[in-house]
Amino acid sequence: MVVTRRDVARLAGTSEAVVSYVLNDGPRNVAPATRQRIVEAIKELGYRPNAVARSLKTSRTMTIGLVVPDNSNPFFAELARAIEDVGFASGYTMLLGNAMGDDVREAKYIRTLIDRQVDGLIVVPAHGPRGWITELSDTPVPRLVLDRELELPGATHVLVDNEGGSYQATTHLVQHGRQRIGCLAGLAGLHPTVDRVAGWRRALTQAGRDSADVPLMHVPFGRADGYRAGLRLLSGAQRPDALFVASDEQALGVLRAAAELGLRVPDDVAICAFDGIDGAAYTVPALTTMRQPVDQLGRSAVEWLLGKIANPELSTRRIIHETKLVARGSCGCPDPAGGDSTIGEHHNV
Amino acid sequence: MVVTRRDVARLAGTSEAVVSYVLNDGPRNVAPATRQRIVEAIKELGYRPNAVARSLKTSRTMTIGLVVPDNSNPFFAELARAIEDVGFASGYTMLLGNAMGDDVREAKYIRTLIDRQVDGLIVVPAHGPRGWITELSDTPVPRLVLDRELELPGATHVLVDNEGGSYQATTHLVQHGRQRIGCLAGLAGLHPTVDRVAGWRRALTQAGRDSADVPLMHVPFGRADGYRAGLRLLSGAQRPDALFVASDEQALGVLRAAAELGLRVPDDVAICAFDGIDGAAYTVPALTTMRQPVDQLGRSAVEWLLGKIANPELSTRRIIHETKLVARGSCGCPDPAGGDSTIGEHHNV
DNA sequence: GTTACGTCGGCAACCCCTTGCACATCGATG
DNA sequence: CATCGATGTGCAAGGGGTTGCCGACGTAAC
Repeated sequence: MVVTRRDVARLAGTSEAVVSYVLNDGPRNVAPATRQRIVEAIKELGYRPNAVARSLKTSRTMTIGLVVPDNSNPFFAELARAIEDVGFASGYTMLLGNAMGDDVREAKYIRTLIDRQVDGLIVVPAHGPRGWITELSDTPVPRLVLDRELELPGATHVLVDNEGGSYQATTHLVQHGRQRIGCLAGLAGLHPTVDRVAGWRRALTQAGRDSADVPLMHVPFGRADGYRAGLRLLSGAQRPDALFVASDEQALGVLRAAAELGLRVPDDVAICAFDGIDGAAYTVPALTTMRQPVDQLGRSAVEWLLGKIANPELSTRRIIHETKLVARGSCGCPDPAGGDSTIGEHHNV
Repeated sequence: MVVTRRDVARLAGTSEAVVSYVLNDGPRNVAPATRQRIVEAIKELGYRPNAVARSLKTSRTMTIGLVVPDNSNPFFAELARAIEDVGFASGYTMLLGNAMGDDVREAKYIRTLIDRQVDGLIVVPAHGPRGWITELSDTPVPRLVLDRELELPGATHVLVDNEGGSYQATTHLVQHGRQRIGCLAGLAGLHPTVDRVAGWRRALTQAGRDSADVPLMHVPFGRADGYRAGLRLLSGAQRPDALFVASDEQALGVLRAAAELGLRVPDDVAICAFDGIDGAAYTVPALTTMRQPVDQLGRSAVEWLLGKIANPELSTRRIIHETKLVARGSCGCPDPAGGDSTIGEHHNV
């Protein structure tokens, strides 16, 4: 049978309340002898407090909810790990849901997580109608939108400077002397897509080019879509000599497509991507990309959330992180080799 | 303020119990008129039942816990998604923890998840001492070990046939006429490592080779380690002309290392790997690999767990899935191009 | 008119823990 | 010797639900 506090109290010959006092270390002081007896009883019985009961009483679950579009996409997987890691350090556990690009499922998850009384909620919104916004707005759960802006007034956002990063990436291609710099973007309407396209366009304009002369495609952020789009973008007559690709995942697909078309990267087509997932350092050539500070994104998100939990008066914020150009071979920079400092330490035991 | 069942009952002019009956659809029948009033009150107040309170009462949390070594490793990320997906379909939510190769952290997570009264627990054990085994054994939570065997009598395992898969992969390299087939394995002592090395060895023996003549290295399952190991394995004088690599992640690193050393794959060195992550289809050349049926692994695991939850008498099992050779360019087979059927549909919106 | 039964609603116990408050004990103080 | 704090302990009220059981009521059968 399962051991409860009552059993501990009985064995220690005390009342249940005192057991709690010992467990929670105060606010009351317990005589050393009593404490000793209780500690021993706990050990002997192997007692572990029931977190559900505790949560019901304290109205804190020590849980944060995270809803991402798809955890099998490395970018979100890395983000989820970062969040889990920061949360864990503060004693929080993470409930993870994948929206799978399905608005209904996303809404269901958000509702479920709130029903489960998560102390905080982080959402990376999927592309879609987002009917849940209103639902969310009349619940008091501390919440935060990550990676993608939402037309949700009064919501805290943690974002990166998508426009600036894309501008920088595209400008880098310009500096490599590329003439026809196309763009493979994410789904239209999605916030990062809009901003990344804007950055690309601004760079072209500033370089005196017209973005209308050059191909622009919108597909989802995954590898498979990048691959298919790559085949199309790179096989036309007016082939671009460079591409700004809106996600590393897509870029992996484009690299593959280029290879199948017999095109050399970067000679025939240079590529700059966006995200900075770990895998980008391992392609051949390695992928030049605007690195998002994934760990910092996770950290900012969790820290703001914990702050808000501790102090509900904490004001809404918009936290924007900068991205950083990681120049590697795919854009025409020297491909780093032998002890590439961008090849990090991982714990994939 | 937060709405409780009491508010609903008051507004509907009935007792709290009846609200529950309506909410849970039986076992009692409620007069249509009463039901109607309650449903309306619920809607009007926006009432949502508190899942924590319900869990306390029913002793079911509708939550399963998953502990993996590292969610930023694509294999585990895909596994986590598969598990989440199957669980979600049955109304379960997933608490996810990363052990990060740290035995203490792994134990802490397992304890925490049990304290939180998860209905079931899935563990992909990290490499390490596993002090938590004893701890786990005297708790009644349905639990299951995934992907890695544990010397835990009476534990249910969901595994793949590592030995057979590795044998098949290595034999495939033999059939390509490779003479010196080295092995890049995972950390020594880890169960899949042992079996994969055994399969590799058996294939060599059967082909009349001596595995002692050929390099064998043990490193963690990640990209970075694969990269470093690849540099070493492929730069020696007695360079192998093929490698069986124990994980796709490592193989990505090896491909990169080969490129930096100026070696062509598969001409100079052929590669067969293991896991079958999505990313393996996108390298150049694409990676030949023994695909683990990730979705089925997740499905088996969750289904057994749910079965066990429903019926605690359900007996312990050992479920072994087969791996499947996915022949692509890295071993010398034709590199699939244009509409590679192994390039799947993903939802990375 | 009485009995028997079926239907619906409400009381109250319980799930396990936290914590405000009152109480008991004891040594020290006036 | 009575009073007063300081100190340690226990009672009991919740927190928000679920569900067994009993009672009230209405209808049908005798």
